[in-house]
Amino acid sequence: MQRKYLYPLLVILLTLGYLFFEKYANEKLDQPIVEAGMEVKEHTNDYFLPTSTTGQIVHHNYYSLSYSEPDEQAEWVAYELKKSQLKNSDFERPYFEVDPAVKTKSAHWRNYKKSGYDRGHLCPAGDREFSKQAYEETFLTSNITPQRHDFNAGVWNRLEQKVRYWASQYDGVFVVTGGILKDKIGTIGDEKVTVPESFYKIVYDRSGDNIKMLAFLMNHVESKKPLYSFVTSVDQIEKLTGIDFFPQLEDGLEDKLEASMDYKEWSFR
DNA sequence: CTGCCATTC
DNA sequence: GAATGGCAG
Repeated sequence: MQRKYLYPLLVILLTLGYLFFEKYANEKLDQPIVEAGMEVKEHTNDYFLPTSTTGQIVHHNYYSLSYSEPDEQAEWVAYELKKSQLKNSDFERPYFEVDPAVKTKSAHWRNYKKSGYDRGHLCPAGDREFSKQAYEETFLTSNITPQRHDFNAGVWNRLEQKVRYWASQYDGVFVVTGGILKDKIGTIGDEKVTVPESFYKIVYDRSGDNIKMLAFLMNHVESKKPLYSFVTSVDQIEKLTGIDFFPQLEDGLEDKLEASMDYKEWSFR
């Protein structure tokens, strides 16, 4: 071969090799060790996880939860939403599956069928569109709660979208969310899945110098009120749930952040 | 985006 | 249950 062809050929081979790696090798690396939902990670980034009042914390690949068997749902679901994870992939919605990682088995989706309530995601599917695996992992019944459709598609959806906006503005946020299980409006299905009377969501931003935290408490009713009118303190949610949020924070900082109802640092655009 | 339901196989 | 299509906020 003539020497003058060597360099272009090398470039082409390297390019093809790189493209191949991008398409196949990365996918392989990204695969779970076992099927979605099966894996319980040995450890996770637990520096932001709340305490469990039920003693059953489950770690999935892209979120963690504390399961309450009497309520047949999680008392909290916690995850980090990174700015780099914000994508729209339009994956096909799969069926909901019983979470095999929950010892007592999470509720079957049939409890929700014709109940009049939505299977409302706690970790939103829309927050996990960066990979098919991450998306499908949100369709475990340990990640859902009965929600009125107008609420889920309304004010709760608005809040979820605002969280995505904040993740884009503040280079990622940590999110903890769940229903206030002590106050139930009723139950649905044979397994008596608790229908919470209200829901909370806590957003924590430690990306910049300005560490901040914001908590929302929403009655389980659709509302057209602005999101900031649902702001409360983490302390208040701790009183209602018995959960200790962000116990890993240095006490002085934790006390300050969790007592605050100040939302002036958060953009409600 | 958040979802449910009916039809057909 | 899978696939399709319609509907609603």
